[in-house]
Amino acid sequence: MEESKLKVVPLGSFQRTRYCGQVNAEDIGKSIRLCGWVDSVRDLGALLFVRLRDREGVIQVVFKSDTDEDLRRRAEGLRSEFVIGISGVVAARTAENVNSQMATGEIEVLAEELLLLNTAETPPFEIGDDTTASEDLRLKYRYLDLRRPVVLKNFRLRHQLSLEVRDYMDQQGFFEIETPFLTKSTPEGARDFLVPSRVHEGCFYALPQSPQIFKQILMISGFDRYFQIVRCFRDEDLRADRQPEFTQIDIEISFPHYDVLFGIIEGMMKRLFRLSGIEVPTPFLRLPYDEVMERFGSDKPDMRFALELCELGAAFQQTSFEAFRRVLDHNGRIKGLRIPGGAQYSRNQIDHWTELVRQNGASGLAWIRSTEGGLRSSLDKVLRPGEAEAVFQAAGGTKDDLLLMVADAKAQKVFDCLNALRLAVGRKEKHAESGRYAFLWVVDFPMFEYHEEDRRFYACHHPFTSPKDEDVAYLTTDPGRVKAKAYDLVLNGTELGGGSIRIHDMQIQKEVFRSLGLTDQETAEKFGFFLEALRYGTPPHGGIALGLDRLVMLLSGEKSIRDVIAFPKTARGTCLMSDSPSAVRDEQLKELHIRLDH
RNA sequence: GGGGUCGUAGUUCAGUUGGUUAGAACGCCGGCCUGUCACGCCGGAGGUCGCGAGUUCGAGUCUCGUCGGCCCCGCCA
Repeated sequence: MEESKLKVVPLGSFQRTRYCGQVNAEDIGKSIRLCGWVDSVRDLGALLFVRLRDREGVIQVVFKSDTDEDLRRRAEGLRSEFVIGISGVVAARTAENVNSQMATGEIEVLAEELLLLNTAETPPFEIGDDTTASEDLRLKYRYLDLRRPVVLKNFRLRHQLSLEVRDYMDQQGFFEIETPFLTKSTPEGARDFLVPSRVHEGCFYALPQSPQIFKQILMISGFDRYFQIVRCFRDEDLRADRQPEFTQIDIEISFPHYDVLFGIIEGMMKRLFRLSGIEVPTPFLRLPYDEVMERFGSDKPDMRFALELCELGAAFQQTSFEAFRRVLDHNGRIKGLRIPGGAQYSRNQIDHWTELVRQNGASGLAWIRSTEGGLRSSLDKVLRPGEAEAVFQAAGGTKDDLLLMVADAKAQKVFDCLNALRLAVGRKEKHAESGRYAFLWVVDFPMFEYHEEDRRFYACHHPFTSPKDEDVAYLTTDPGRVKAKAYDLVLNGTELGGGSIRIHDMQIQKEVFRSLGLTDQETAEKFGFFLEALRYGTPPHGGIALGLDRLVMLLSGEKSIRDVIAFPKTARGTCLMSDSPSAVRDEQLKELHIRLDH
């Protein structure tokens, strides 16, 4: 029976006429040809069903003994993930055989010809939306993982978003310009990935952390409006929303105005979200940095819920409670988080929250709870009569509320703790449900941040960020109080992007470098070409960069950007599929003038 | 660099106080089956318990080290 053996054949002139997922009831009676992967085989004997899968969907193909016994027998040789071509006729299923779970469930294809184009090993995990395989296994066999429709759909969305960005930016008058990947290492900022030069012994290129300087130079060139969907590289430790290489929608405009720039971004978000059927109201809320820190304890607050921090320093001003007394004496802060109706939370729950704030560096978590018999507090033994009532009132506490309090000499620690609590409570009370999108512009960031260890200031954004006009005078006298024309776009507690109006005045740029403690010689070495460019008629300019991976992640409801990057790295920066990074041959190192230290 | 958590069949997991031959489900292989769609029924194969030491008469189980996945802190202009 040579005929009935299933053997791999060349594709030859066979061409599909359709994608599996695009066949529908209108095609009933038509002859079609399909190509795809065997999703599953259900062999009932004289009747055999194959689920055939391609990029666009799945369809059922039927092989019957009483139609073509030889063909049906050959189909018995089919296994999962074999690659096949099918010719057949589209047929309606009888009413009782309709599968309402399937997009193509009303129809099936009666096979007339079967081409085995390739066989496949049994995959290490089942390829389906409900696979139970662990993430490391999926990453090792990423090509199989990407066959799963739920995974694929993220990349379809990502493609559509990129396309929409390009179309929108074109309409807004932007040019997409490519900038170098082999570029110059610059001080400050993240750690650079370095690329050794073969031609120039001992010299290195750096992969760009962002195209920052190049896009500013394009403004000096008069390009007026630039954008790029561009890969960026930062050699820092990874997180669920951080990869060593990631993609930004990078934007720069000349003669910028907040309203113009923000309007461009808001318009873009409107269009991108519309692709997913989501209407985004604009303009987005704008709040200054100082205010969001005081109200939410974070510079990227999740605005889907209204819980806010309250100020308790004044209410504890006269306290005799030693720990709080000390904090106030050292110019520290005492702030609280009032949870309406939170009195019902158990001691056990509060213990969990105490652990949470300890992890964030606080020495403890104090609380006041409203009960039937009056207020109860963790500080009952140490507060003066009436003090708890006064504090609770200062927090706006009413019946059945719970007030959580953190005190520390360092304001940042208080903010960190209460932000962590706020997010934990928000999650617990399901305020942050999916399907809701709350945008926020955080503006007026501080210009500099003091680094205790290095005993110097660092730029909060980057050293080309313009100070606010009214703060220029403090650049050299009191850098800590200078606010910058810098802003972040925050969505649901994730920093989606950030940018600034840049410095176009050489004099101010020099003062900023001086505030950062950089000598003229250092700045000349590192930024010389850029500083020179600034002299040749630099227009006022500014821009922003948005994280495309994070945007796709939020829109697809994924918890990690790994799910929206085709070939992502693990938490330790390796690729489980290609096994990179890896050692290289000695000759390669020699050519690069590199000797290893082992 | 630090903290947490996980690692047992191809996969996901169970495995009691340290004790006989390490189990289940799914998958895989073979057989039967004309309407399946998580097909069903019968049978079968499949294990370096991540790796290495140690304790013990005896280790999947206890100890130490190490490697790897994930989450968090630091870091990320």
